[in-house]
Amino acid sequence: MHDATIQKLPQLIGEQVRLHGWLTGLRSSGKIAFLQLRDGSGFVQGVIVRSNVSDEAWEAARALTQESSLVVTGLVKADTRSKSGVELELDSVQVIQAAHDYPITPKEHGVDFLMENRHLYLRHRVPWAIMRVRDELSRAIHDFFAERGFVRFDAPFFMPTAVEGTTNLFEIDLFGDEKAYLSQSGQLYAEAGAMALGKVYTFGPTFRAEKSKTRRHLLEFWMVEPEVAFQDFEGSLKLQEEFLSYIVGRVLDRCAPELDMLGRDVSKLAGTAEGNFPRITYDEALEILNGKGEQLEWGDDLGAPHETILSEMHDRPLFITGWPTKAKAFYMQPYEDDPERVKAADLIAPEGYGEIVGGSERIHDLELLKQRIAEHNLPSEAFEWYLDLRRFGSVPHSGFGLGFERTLAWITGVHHLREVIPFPRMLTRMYP
RNA sequence: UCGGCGGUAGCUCAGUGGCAGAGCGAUCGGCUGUUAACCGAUUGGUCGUAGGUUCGAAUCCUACCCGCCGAGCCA
Repeated sequence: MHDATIQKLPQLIGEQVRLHGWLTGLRSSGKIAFLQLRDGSGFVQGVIVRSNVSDEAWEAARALTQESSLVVTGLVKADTRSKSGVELELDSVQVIQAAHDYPITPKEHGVDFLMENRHLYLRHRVPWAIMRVRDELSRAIHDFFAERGFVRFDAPFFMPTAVEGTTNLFEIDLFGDEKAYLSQSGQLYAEAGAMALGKVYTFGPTFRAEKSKTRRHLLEFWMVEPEVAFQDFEGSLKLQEEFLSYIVGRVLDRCAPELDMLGRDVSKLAGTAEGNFPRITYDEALEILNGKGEQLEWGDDLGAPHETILSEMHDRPLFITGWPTKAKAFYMQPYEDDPERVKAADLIAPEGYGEIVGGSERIHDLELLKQRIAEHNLPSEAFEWYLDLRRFGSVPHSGFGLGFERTLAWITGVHHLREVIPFPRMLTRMYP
């Protein structure tokens, strides 16, 4: 007899094991009962037969309630009727805590109810599978950069000033008189890191006080932001492509059971794992969209429906390059022969998941950067440290930011971002 | 911030001017292979809140609150 986890049961057929876990459901008849068990590592069915066990074990099993915690012992048996190929023939059931009136019953529930009970809903199969994919995706990201000599570089969460205007920043009261803001990007700090360590990436939560109530928005989300010294725009696009195909390939390779549980059509991710992402310019995008009846003028930013139209033309992420300078952020490097356009790209995910990456080459000329800061009416004193990066050994450099939850929602095929983060923070959801 | 939809039992919903309903859940009983099992019984209500119209309001009117979907903005 030894302790086992459900995940390992297929390798323990014929052995007597003990499991620590919870009951997700019970079906019983007069002489046989089926216990749906979970232990965190997976799900398995336990079968208990009246005539084979003690009265105590039988009565304990029949009295079980949903989400009661328990310790069971039994024999691992191969069974073709089981999805995992195994089930457990139980001989003892010991209850640790009997749960009563567990709210999430095995019937349909509404979104708001499940979010109100998020702390419990995480125990169920769909969130369980998503959180495991989230873990693998996160691990793949770290491995990708580690294998390429990047240093993980943590940007601060408190920011002294508003980098791109205060309207979408959360303001923090610092003991009365001073203000700080929650970070909406680690990029500027990553640039300092790149000048110190060459190739760095940040991976952490960011905060946007946008009053967005759509499936593609959270107030708090995680972002991956690599920044590379001496890397030009083209090099950044190559890195993005290699990065996306690596992490998607890893999840396809290692999370097949989870994706299957989620009902994800993995053939739709095969193209991404191959690389070779299509590219169109902003001007080409306008031409396509206006050809389909849209009314876009040069300089307009593209909206979510536009991104969806364009992305549905491809089976893998789509780069849109050559953006108008005036539609983009102050730090982006313009083309030398076309200052009306910047060396920036958005990467649009297929299937309507929207922009998952935004990247650019950064301005490395001190005077041009000063000029842009002034044009955007930004407080120049707050950017002195950032300007120092151009005063002392400035080099061309580039980077990008990947929205972790959008990427994960797309990979898992989940409709709404709130499903892919353990405890989503939204305009209408701060509890639990 | 704007537009659309919604709020009735623990959950999912029906009820659109005349007795507050169903299914599921839960509880009890039955059933030897169940997969959101099945059969029988029991249990269930501040109809989002406040005001108004009416003989009578879950239902009509007004205001507000909350949620869902989308837009804008963004990842």
